Parts: sequence; structure tokens; C-alpha cells
Amino acid sequence: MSTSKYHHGDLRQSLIKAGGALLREHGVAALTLRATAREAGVSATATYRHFADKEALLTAIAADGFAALEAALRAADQHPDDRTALRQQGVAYVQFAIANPNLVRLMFSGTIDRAAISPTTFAVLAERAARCVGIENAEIVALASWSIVHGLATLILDQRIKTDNPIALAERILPLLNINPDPRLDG
Amino acid sequence: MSTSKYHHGDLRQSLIKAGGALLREHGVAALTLRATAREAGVSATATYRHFADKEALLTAIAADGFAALEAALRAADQHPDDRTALRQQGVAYVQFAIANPNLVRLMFSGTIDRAAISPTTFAVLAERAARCVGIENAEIVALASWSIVHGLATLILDQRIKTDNPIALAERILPLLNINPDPRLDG
DNA sequence: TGTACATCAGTGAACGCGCGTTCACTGATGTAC
DNA sequence: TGTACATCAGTGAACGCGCGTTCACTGATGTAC
Repeated sequence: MSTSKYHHGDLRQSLIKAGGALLREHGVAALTLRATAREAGVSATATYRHFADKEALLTAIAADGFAALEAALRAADQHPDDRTALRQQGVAYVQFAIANPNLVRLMFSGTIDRAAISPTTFAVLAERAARCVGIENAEIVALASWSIVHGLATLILDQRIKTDNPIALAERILPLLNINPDPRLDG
Repeated sequence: MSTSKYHHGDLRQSLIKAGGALLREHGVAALTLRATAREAGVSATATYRHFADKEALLTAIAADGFAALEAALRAADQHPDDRTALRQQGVAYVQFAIANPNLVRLMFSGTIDRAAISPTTFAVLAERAARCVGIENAEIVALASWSIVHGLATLILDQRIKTDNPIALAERILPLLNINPDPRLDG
């Protein structure tokens, strides 16, 4: 918050938050540069002091989302048993998507410059997977975990999968993934 | 194709195809009502003879996509071994998404009226799952299969997962899912 | 401590753009007699 | 078979809209001396 209207202090961050709020509450169509500036209480052109163009603003909002997702995964990655910790990450992933459907849609919309996104978000998952199955199977198990959890989350938030308890559903589905040192089930 | 410019014959279908082509080649931002009419060689207003508004056109294009996906799943669902057939469906799902990234993005964009979409697309998957694990476990296994395959497909097409051989990756990942009559792995 | 001045971070008017949609219309077609 | 006429399926001009972005600007701040 600023006392004077000039020299806001952290307008960049305010714009990211304002845009995130618009996105969450009114969907991606409402996330315009002008509306974001309006929401932040500032002229539209002030945005250009902090972002090259609209795309840069969207990328920053998505990056903020990835940071939040990473924090959620880390917070969930706490159980002494590796496989339980991995599954809790999966549940947290679904929970995050349910709580922030429009943000997740933006994050994975394919319009975001991937180079601008920290690659550390999914390292949390990959590291725990490595502890479960050993380094030689880590990659494939991490990809499988990520896929099942991402698919479940997005199908639920598009209402393709209908459930009144997404968490319980995730907890039932995740154990179907074979997370063992030798993850081959049938030839 | 029509000989006269009036009474096109099947403008509705032509518009769906034209819109699909725009979507495939230039992305969802290029899929406007006006551009679709232009692509079909017709005035923008002619569209309103066949669709109530732009949203109805998009829904029809998505529905066409779901029908194509269903056909692809059915074509892949051919092996005498149920679990192999199920996995081949999974591979086909990934393949379809890689081949039609923008179409799949539209289909699962959350802006499409779900009521207008045939619910039979995923029945193909659910039926085969039932043959694999019995009716009592069919639902959970179908949801798990759908999730892993949908997640893998969308993560690949958003380039979050990078691979030069999506099919091979799908074939390595799918066996990690436990498709057995009693699908509990660990308690 | 005061002052001059460069720089920083905002303003507000204006622009062109393509969009979805409406409107009154007209040419083509099908049908009853 | 011809003709009158209703209906169907297109046209093209026009609309208002909000958008992203540009421009010249001005008020606030930091700093050298």
C-alpha cells in the first residue's frame, strides 16, 4: 500500500496480484491489461513501466502460480515414508488445481513462454520419486506421477470427471500407480 | 462443394471444418466467427443461419473433435488381450492429442458447454477397463487410465514434458498403472 | 542544510483494430394448383 | 408444364465495444555539490 499515488513502491507485484485476482474470480477472458491496471488502481499505461507487453504480464502471473504450486508441493512432501510423501504431493497437486482452476488453466495454456518459468516446480516431485524407486527408475516414475495427477486435476476442473470429493478420489486413484524399486508389473 | 453460392448444401458442416482448420493451423486466438466464415467462403452473417452465436460454433467444433477422438480410441481398442487393448487406447489418446494440440486444448478448455458433448467418448475406455478388472473396479481403473493418459498428453503438448518420441514414452509409462482384478498394490 | 537538476514512475487522451452481432435486403428453391 | 408465392439461405453495410498500445506530458524522488 502506498500513501501517494506516485511511486507506488511495488506496482509490479501489485499488478501480478491484481491480475491473479481477476483471473481467479472472472476467468482468463477477464484478464486484460486494462482491467488489471484498473484493479490495481492505476492507469493502463503505468503497466508498461513494469512489463514489456500484455504477454509479459501473463507470464509473470503464471510464474507466480508455479511458485505457489511448488510451495504447496513442498509443504505436502513431509511424511517419513517416501511413497506416502509422494502421494501426499499428488493430493496437494489436485487440491491446488481445484482451488485455482483458472490460474492452472493459464499456467498450462500453452500461451505462456516456458523459458520464463522456473524449472524447479516439478523437481520436488522428481526428487521424492527418486527416493522411492532409485535413480535409475526415477524419471519414468516422476513422469507417470506427474501425468496421473495432472490429468486427474484438469479433468476434474473441466468437469469431465464429476466428483464431490476430489481429494478422496485422488487418494483412491494414486495407489494404482506402481511405485516400487522395480516398477515393471507385467511384460 | 456447391455450384451456386446460394444454398450451399452443408454450410454447417463446412463451417465446422473451416473452423477446425483455423484452430489446428493458427491456434484458438485465430478461431473467430468472422475468420471461420471467411475460410468457408461465406459472409460472416451466414453463420447465424446455422449457429445461434460464436459459442455454439465452438461447441460444435469441439463436439466434432470428441467424435474423432472416440473413433481413434475405438480403432485402437482391438487386441484380444484386454490389458493390451486398454493400453493401445491410451497410446492412441496421446497420439490424437499430439496430432491435434489446439483442438484438444479447445475440447478441454472449460469454455465448452459440456451438455452438448456426447458422453460416449470415454465409454470406450471404461468398457475395456471393466473387462480388465471386473465391474466392481472398473470405474476407478477407468478414471486412473484416463487421468494418466490425459495428463501425459497435455503435458507433452504444452512442452512441459519434452520428448522426441511421445508414443514410446506413453508405452513406457502406461504399464506403471496397475490393471489387475484386485488393483490394490500397497495399503 | 539548500538547491539544481536528472531520473524515475506515474497520467490521460488518442489511435487503429477486429471482433460479435443487428439489420434490412435479395437471390434461389420448393410447392400448390 | 407453368405460374404464383412462401420460405429458405445467403449478402453487405453498419453498430458499438473494449482492447493493446503510442504519445507527450508531469509530478515525485534521489543525488551532487
